[in-house]
Amino acid sequence: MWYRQGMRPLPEPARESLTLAPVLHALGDPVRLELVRRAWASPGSTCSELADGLDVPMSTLSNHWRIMREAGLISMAVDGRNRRIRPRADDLGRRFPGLLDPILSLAAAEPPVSAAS
Amino acid sequence: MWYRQGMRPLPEPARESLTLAPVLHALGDPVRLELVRRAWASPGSTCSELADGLDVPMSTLSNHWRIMREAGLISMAVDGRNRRIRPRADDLGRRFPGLLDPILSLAAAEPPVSAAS
DNA sequence: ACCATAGTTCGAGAATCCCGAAGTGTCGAA
DNA sequence: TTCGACACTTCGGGATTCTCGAACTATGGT
Repeated sequence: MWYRQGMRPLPEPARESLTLAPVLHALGDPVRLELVRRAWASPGSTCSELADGLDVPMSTLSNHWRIMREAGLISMAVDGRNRRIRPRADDLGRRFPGLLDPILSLAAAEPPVSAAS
Repeated sequence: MWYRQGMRPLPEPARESLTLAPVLHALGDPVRLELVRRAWASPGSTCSELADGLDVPMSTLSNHWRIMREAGLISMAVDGRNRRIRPRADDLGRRFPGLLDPILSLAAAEPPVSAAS
């Protein structure tokens, strides 16, 4: 099983209730696109691990995570004082087959949104 | 050639300057997603032909067309009193190979955004 | 108990979106 | 050649959303 003992999952929409437009909206921001890319590359990371090097304040990031969670892109679970981010790869692959792979590989090929100096 | 005699194309970004996030942002709205779907299904249609049955005011539609044009999804050309919409399928296919086909087929499978009664 | 960590929530200003009203350019008829 | 209709675009103001600093919450470590 995925969640460690004591990890409290945050509420998220069910797979069958996901719709396409919110998913694309969530991906249609450079910061979120990069965060999603990293979340897929490093599943189970914490918020701050995934946001490392991005020059974006934490309160803004918190809103980005919410948008991605409400769109159904990611799961979040409270783990101690961290939140662990898990890509909802399985749900998305079933609900929207073929959607994410090209987006993620194209995102990986683009210049990253920004890095700390 | 595509443009009829006397058709004045509107300015649009060059293929190589297109980036992923604005494209996904343009697709991340239910009305625009439906318009893009129709534009691909019926290339060369006018604005009002593509928007037929959508309960959205024309000034709002005009903004949607601008967002899609600036993202690089569509070309527009003045043809008499109409604007003809052409999907930039070739440019997008070269710049973002594999991106649009799954999105468009998934959009076609979803319940449409709305229809006039 | 106390403090540090990891994030969330709140609130206000900025940016964006929505849509009615007015404007622009073109066509067809008189 | 003027007039009106048509197919949009632009303008402007209200509504929504986004951004981010400040304050708050919850947990872990000492």
